[in-house]
Amino acid sequence: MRPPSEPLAPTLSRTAQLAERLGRDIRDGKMRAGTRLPTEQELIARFRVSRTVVREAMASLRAEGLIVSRQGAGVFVADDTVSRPFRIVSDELRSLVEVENVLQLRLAVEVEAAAIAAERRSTADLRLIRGCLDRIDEAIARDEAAIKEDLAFHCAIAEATGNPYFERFMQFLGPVIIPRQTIRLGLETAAERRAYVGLVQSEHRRIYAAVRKGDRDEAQRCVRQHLEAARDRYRRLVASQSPFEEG
Amino acid sequence: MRPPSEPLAPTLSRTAQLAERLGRDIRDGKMRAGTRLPTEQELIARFRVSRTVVREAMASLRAEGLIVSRQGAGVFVADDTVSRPFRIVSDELRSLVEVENVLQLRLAVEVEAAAIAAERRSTADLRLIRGCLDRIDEAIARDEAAIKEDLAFHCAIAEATGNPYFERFMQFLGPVIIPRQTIRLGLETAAERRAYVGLVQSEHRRIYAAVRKGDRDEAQRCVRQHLEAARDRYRRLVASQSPFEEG
DNA sequence: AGGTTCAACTTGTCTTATAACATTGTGATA
DNA sequence: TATCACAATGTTATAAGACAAGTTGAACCT
Repeated sequence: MRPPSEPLAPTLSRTAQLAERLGRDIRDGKMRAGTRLPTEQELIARFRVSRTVVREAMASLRAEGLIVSRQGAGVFVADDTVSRPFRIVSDELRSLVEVENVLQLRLAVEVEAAAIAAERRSTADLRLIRGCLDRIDEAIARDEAAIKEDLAFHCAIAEATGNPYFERFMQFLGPVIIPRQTIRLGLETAAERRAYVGLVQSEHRRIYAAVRKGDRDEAQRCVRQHLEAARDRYRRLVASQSPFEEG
Repeated sequence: MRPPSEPLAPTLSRTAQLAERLGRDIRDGKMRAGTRLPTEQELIARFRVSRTVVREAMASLRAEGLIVSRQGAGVFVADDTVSRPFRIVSDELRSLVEVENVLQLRLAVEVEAAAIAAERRSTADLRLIRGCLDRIDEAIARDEAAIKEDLAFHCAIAEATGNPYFERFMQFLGPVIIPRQTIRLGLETAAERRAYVGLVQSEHRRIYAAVRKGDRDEAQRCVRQHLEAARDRYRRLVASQSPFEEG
């Protein structure tokens, strides 16, 4: 009886370890842009690994844009003016702490987004946000977990800032946090789930009211309270479930 | 040492070609999440390349989070929970509005980061931040613009949160905002630049003091004031310069 | 039927060899 | 002297083969 999800072996491959190590050195700025990395042979000798491992680690770093290699000349630290993408790999989120860290970053962005939205929201924005609330209500009526509708609400707030980067950031974060939300599905009874989502929805309504009122500080307080409550709920649910079932 | 002006070889390596090909297939959704990729031997036969090339291409895709491999079982398309990376292309930032939008997102993250840092900073963190301030002072003494040192200070605050995502976000934002900072160099006289950077530095000191005190709200206020002042300074400088010179 | 063992398969790592390319120094030549 | 051709050397790119470690499923036994 094997769950189709791979348990992701706790031991990192040598390739991954070496890539991690070298990547950190570069990111930390220990090697300036244009600096030549040690040759393959030197890395083989220094880290006691095979050439395969060295080359695959290099391939990883090259894919990340951290290095460029020139046949015959060597491997060089890439020019740091090329903006490296911000990326959150879901493999990183196996521990509760990591999930909370991401949620904390999300809170930072959403708290400010709500404040800006309260200042700048148009009536069209309000209508959109209101529509999201309605769709959550409908999902609740259908006894669903309303996970996507929930995210849509938060994205609508971000959109109301008029700053596309807030919206893009929330949409970027969506796929990262949604899998964690499936924990809602673990709630035993439909009534329980209903109560859970209903509580969340009441918090959403307070946020909406503050944004509509144009009350900057109130909007910030509500979002902070909402996301901290979400964090606490997540903690409790993880604690109550078997650690083996944890997402 | 040679200036790192790589002409970017027109011929892509076989590894790059294969990674490109497979990566596109996955991104286009031709293979659903969880699907098993062909085995190394099959890829070797199909594309007439060596195992080295196949494995390095796989290493690239793994680094991008597109695939996960399990020793003995095979290589699988990663579930789409690995979000598309968040990326800000410098080309987007040609208008003042765009720069301000990015700065606003940065402000959101930094304001919260300062608050968390005020709560959690260790003495080691404080020492690091303090060191950043000193390096800025030294740069000022050398009549430099202290652009990198400035960024390092902000990254140090983010690092003091203990939340690696804040630090990563700031490091991600660094290359995006640094080119805009070169406007500092446009200041006419050294004395002018000195006054500019000195003003910035006094704001940095207030942030540092608040974090050291552990005053959450004060830290937030100082960072917000600092970044809003930075925005205003940027506006004025852009306005005073010829639009053709605008970064 | 249920559990065990084992053989085949797959990825991870190591090793060696060769090709392609870059860099540098040497020396011939004008 | 200055410049170009070219060989020597070092580096990455690619190939090929071997073994280790892990997975899977089917044959086998009780």
